[in-house]
Amino acid sequence: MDTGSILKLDNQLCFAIYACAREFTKLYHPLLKELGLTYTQYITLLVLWEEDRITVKHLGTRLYLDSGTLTPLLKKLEAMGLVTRERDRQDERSVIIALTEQGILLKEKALDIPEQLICQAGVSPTEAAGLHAQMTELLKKVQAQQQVT
Amino acid sequence: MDTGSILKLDNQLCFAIYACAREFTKLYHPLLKELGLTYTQYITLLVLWEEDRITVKHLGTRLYLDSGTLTPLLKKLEAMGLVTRERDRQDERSVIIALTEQGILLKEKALDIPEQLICQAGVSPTEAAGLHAQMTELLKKVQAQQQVT
DNA sequence: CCCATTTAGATTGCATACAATTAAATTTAT
DNA sequence: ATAAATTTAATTGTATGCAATCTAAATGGG
Repeated sequence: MDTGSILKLDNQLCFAIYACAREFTKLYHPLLKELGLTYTQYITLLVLWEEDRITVKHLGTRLYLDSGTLTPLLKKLEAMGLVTRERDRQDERSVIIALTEQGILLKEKALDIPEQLICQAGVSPTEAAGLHAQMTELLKKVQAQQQVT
Repeated sequence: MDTGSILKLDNQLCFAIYACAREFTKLYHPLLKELGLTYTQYITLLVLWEEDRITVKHLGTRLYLDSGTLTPLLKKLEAMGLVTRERDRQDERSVIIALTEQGILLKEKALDIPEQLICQAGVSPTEAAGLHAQMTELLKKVQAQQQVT
């Protein structure tokens, strides 16, 4: 890559990732609309369907999101009747998020989504798995650099 | 991958991409702050440094963004004195974005950024190139699916 | 025990993103 | 030519994201 092309948009890995993330989110949109969820609400529930009754802090660690994003989002999910928010008795600083009956039931409707999505994107399972491994590794690397400087 | 793990967050390619995009943007933040730019403003200028005097439509095609995002962003860049916005005389529907003298000069300060970023992320050039090619291919595929359904 | 430090959430302010709609200009079909 | 369809931006409304700050609670060293 010559010096003149360093700043070219189409040579930038970060941009490809950034644009891809948004295009993927748009692909999710019609599927999630049927469940009445946004993408961020959906991934929040993905975590809760794996491990229920967790703190906002832990949710943030899993999702790479902070309380500035999560607090309003969780209040929304609470208003929708999908989760409850309650202070931890053991540590009053923490807030514990738990699924409601309705939140648990919604999982059934969501089971088809990953399959449908991958099919729509037209990626082979092998390709998806390889890319997933690489992206996860890159994610760890980039995150590890956040506090170094 | 068994049935039970389909909905697991850490098995989702889209989430890895989405989280990676955000972590990358955070890594850019201190570097771009010195230029007084946000990431989206930065990539908009990347396009203009490649091809000046283009329409909002073309900018949107390059960046995968629509006028809902670009119009306020371009007004901001205009207020910062980096670009001008004027209707196309040949086609009054279009608005042509052009760099100002100041906008052109900013390119010099931005030249180091891609290098610094890649170094910070700790990715080898080979690895970055391979991943970039795969992500670009995936981006095209996902985008191509947007109007199919 | 007590004060300084740390930690967890909430809040504020700013900047995206994007769906949906609107308005104006251009193109197309008849 | 002219009405209908299409195209381009702008606007509106909703939902993130995140830096920076604030508050309350817990922790830890002296």
